[in-house]
Amino acid sequence: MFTLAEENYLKAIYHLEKDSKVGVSTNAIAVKLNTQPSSVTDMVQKLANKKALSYQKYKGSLLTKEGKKIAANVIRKHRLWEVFLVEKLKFQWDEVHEIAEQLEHIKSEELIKRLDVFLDHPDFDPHGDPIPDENGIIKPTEKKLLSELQKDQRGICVGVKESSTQFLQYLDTRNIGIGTTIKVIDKEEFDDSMTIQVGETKLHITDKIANNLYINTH
Amino acid sequence: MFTLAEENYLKAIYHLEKDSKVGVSTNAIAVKLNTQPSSVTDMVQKLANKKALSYQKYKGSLLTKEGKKIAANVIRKHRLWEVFLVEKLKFQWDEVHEIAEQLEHIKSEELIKRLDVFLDHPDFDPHGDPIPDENGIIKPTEKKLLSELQKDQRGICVGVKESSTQFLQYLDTRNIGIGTTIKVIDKEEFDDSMTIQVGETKLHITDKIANNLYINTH
DNA sequence: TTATTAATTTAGATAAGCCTAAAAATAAAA
DNA sequence: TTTTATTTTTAGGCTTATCTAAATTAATAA
Repeated sequence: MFTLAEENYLKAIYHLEKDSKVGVSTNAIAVKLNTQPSSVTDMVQKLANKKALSYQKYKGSLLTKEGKKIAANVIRKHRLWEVFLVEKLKFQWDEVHEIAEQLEHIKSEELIKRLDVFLDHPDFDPHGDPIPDENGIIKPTEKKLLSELQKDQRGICVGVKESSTQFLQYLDTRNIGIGTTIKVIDKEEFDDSMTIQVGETKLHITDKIANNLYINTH
Repeated sequence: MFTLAEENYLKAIYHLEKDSKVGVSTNAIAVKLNTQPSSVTDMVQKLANKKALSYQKYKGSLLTKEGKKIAANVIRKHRLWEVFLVEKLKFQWDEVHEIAEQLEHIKSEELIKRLDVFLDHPDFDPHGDPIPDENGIIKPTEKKLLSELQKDQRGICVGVKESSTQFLQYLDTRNIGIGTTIKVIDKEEFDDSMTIQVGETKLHITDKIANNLYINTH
């Protein structure tokens, strides 16, 4: 069993490993977690004893398979709760992080299993980040322009290419934002326009729109 | 702000106060929380400093208005989460306590406000216990036989008078159990039978059934 | 009313998770 | 390559929430 503090360290290191193949530095962890480097040294030594990571003095830390699994599971819980908060409780996508930081530490496998079912097995959280599966596997995602999607393909909006006020307003009035799931209903070869599904409503959009929306897909 | 441990002490004392108008004994708290009396002494002294309770050496503890409010709020969160777990995630009513013990300490007023709305302002938890309102007020409840309810009145099933296997099976096949909300749709003067609503379905029951079900109402 | 028992408090320790300050090791610059 | 700067670790403390053991107070029984 891992404590709340330990889980937070594992999660931080998991995120930091992505940007570097070498050991994650003690300082980097301290910055990420807003603690002192000396506190980090203490903790990584403890986590090394618990076989959650490998640590060599002055060489940094790297998660073990076990450590990665635990971290991915915490991230899974975090992101599932974020989906719950936005989809069910109608929070804005930028209001949920702090609450999910707490909820991610609730201990019950069964709870998360059922939450996942309740939310209909979402693939992405409201920020467009992928949700690891029960084994901690994150399906590789591709960031594409909406225009590159095929018919019947779906993905989640993760950003815009052009960010003019006009364009953002266009999206706003149509309830498209970060985290919105978009499905391609139909594509028109002739003018590259497409019909998409956003929530319950269908929408016809021009190629200009489709060329300026970034979509995450599996 | 109160820590998780402090909240648990306040909750325990809140429950213990009910059964005694005098100060709650240190030992009673220790038993309830499964700790040593010496630990309790430490904690109640700390909580007395924080004005959450009044404490006199060897005389026990009594919650202040402030302490009661905090305790009631924790209980409110606990019971709302229990409703969520049973109604939305389809847990059994007897599986949810442990998880709710964790969820009750999540800190966010807004979260609970929205959860309450999402659950449609439930009055009782799945065990039939009343849910305090935002101010910590518990509306006084009455335990009646179902047969005593008026037309259009609703309540929650909290127990049975007769507990024969036959009767319990009758209830089971009709999805009536502890925590089930029951609404009286119609009463027939002639034979004292009634039509009730259980979930989505309407049901016609005889006076014998109505005379053996205990219902909590406001 | 005194002796005994039970409840409660105090004193001193421990583990987790953090801190500051000083020492040691590594990396960067001259 | 030596010096300087940066990073990391060690050492020693602090707080929270526990514990055990001993001391004290209150309650009960003789």
